[in-house]
Amino acid sequence: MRDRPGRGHRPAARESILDAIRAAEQLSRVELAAVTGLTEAAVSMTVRRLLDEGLLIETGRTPTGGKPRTMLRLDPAARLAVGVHLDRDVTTFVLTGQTGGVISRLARPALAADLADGIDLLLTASGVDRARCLGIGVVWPGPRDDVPHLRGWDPTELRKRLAEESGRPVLVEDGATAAAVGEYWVARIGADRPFAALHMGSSIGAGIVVDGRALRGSVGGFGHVCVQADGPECWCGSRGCLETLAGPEAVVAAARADPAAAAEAGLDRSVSRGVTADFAAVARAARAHGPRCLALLETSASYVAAAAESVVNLLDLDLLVLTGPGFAAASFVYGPAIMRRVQPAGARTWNRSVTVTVSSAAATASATGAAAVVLQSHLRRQQ
Amino acid sequence: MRDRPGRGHRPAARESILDAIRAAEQLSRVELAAVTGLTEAAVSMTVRRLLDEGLLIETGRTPTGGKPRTMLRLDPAARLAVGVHLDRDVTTFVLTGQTGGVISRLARPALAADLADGIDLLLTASGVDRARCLGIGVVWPGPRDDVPHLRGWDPTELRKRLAEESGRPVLVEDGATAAAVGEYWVARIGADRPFAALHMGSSIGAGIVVDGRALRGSVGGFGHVCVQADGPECWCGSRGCLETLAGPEAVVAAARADPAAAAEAGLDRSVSRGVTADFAAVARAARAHGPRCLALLETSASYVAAAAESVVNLLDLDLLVLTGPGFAAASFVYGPAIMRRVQPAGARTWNRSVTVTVSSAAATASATGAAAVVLQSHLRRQQ
DNA sequence: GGGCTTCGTTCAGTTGCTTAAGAATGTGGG
DNA sequence: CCCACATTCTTAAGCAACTGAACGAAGCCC
Repeated sequence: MRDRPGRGHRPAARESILDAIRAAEQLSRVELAAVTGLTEAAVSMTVRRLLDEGLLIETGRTPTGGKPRTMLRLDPAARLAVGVHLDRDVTTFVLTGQTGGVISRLARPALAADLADGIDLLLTASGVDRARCLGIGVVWPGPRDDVPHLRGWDPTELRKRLAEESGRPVLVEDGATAAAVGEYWVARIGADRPFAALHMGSSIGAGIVVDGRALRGSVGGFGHVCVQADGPECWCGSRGCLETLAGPEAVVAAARADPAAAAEAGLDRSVSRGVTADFAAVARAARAHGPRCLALLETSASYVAAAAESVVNLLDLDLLVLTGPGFAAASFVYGPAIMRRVQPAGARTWNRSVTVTVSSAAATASATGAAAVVLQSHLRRQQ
Repeated sequence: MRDRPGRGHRPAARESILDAIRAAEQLSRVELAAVTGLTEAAVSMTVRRLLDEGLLIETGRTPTGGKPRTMLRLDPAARLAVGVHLDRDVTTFVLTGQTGGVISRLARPALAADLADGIDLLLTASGVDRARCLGIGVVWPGPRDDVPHLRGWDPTELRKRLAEESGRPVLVEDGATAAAVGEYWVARIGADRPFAALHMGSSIGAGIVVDGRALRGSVGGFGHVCVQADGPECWCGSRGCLETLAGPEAVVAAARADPAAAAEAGLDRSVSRGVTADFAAVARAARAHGPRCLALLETSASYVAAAAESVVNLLDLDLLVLTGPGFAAASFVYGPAIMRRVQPAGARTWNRSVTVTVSSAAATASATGAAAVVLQSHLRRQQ
């Protein structure tokens, strides 16, 4: 009953074609037929409709033995999506085209008026056709993240309210899942195999994409993978959670508690600029050969690596993407640590070669990812 | 490109209807229309065809205000599947109908001739129409399980060879995944929500079903979830794996090493009857108030609970099913331990109420599950 | 220019479903 | 008993998506 055949006849060709072009960047009609399994006739018909609607554009021809292929691409400006990321001090808005590329960006103080207001400003400033905006993706901060004007709200409430205020569909997603969808959508990763995106912002999480669909994990689920069965108690009520032992908050707290590390990172004893910024300071210090900060990160990384290995083993993944500002700042520690732990066992025992990469736009992944979630939802009607 | 629209027009109605009836046991045509979202006309047409093919049977009528409904069920004998489970000393064959119910069972010494031979015997002895047998599901034992006549084979090889010998399609699945699919298919669990089936046979594993589809985990992935980041080295090359710390083999080894526990369980110092049997002996001893054996199980259970919590958190599950001979024998320890760990945090922090149940046919779950995998594959053509 | 190759389109036909109307099969009321 | 009435199921006509196969289009090579 999950995949009900829908009221009208759902034209699978449209979605197949759009998705295939998204994944390949550009394709000709015959290539589309080969890739999607449709006949050339069906592709021809559907493509014409998509061209008429302005979703696709013809772009050059590539020579062959006979008639050259006319290549097709998504028209980036045909459909737009907005992504919103709420941090403690600042709210970031991004406007992306249907290929996921960023068209414009806007940052405002966290408490500045309403979200709907910011979105309106972004759209106006960008001078785009507002009717083309498919919807708004919002990155839901973790339950512990300190976003004062959101405290006490739940995702459903935010979604309903923002949808009402902005008059557009709103999707709310956690940062890690959004980032994972972003990787799939924009960086064209994971079309052929499942993967996980590990995300470190003000907390740590993972988004898992299987067959191009995100598994709906709980907010911050990866942060509460157990890496120490009898470890210290976590705020969630359990013991030995990754977040407690190795999350950015834990790293920053440890750095503050250690005068030498705090000095290396230039952390003020009392004033915090937020977890994300403080963690970045620790990472910078480590990179500049601050031994205490480096040691703290190494410890954290060893736990993250253990949790990553759990996920890789559990779901038989062979691809991990590190993303989010935390990994953007400290991937030089976390990347190798994860690889060291994940690769040998994978190769030797499971005959699996695990790749660990860092996202190309790690620092802003979750906001652009939130926009990608909106784009994704318009392609895959089935849920 | 994953869900290509197929060569002909793929009739989604057939699959929706069969799956809806499977899940609900029996339904009338109007109910089917409501549940599947199809129109009554479409249901009528499709149902007639399914009746003609003998897949469905009409079974009684339930009164209403007007014309009574004629209820439809799957004809259990219309399609059959064989499940095969290879253990160290014995190979079990089960023949099930398309509802997953066991029609007949056969156990042979592990080394008795060929698998194809056993399947042939099973079908002959059952006196069923062999043409109705959709295929054979084989439970692939873990890489460490001691099945002598399979040593050095890989799943692909087994599949190809058995398909050739038996002349039927063969699907190979690991025990935990098979058991999970079996729960979904036979016990009608998880139609509305994702769940995990934890399986303990001669090793420990988990099958995860989301939207009625099994996530393809590696063989024994759950056994190599890390519950102790700096724990003892595992044969897989990693550290602190669940299986090393708490798997049945570890429990049995610990019982053997402890004279008091070995005495309680009646374990011979030198001769082993196989991990599964030895573990069952330990569980029996614990149930009969053998304190040392109980302590060993409690320790194991605390690790399993930690790993279970990781999975529950990671994938936001609210249902765990314990299955396999190991849990069948020792669920009185593992069930409460897992509940103690998983429920409080889930309820308090994630606003999620996690249910932990024991499978109704835990001891033989993987063999019947393997048959269910075959049935499942015939319903969901999409991979 | 005439093959040759490859790309894309057109057109008739099939199929799975829809909508709309009607047949079947029960209940309860005169 | 016969007739509304309710509800279930079937039949008939139509639409839209896709298939198959033949055909037009656009380049290269001789």
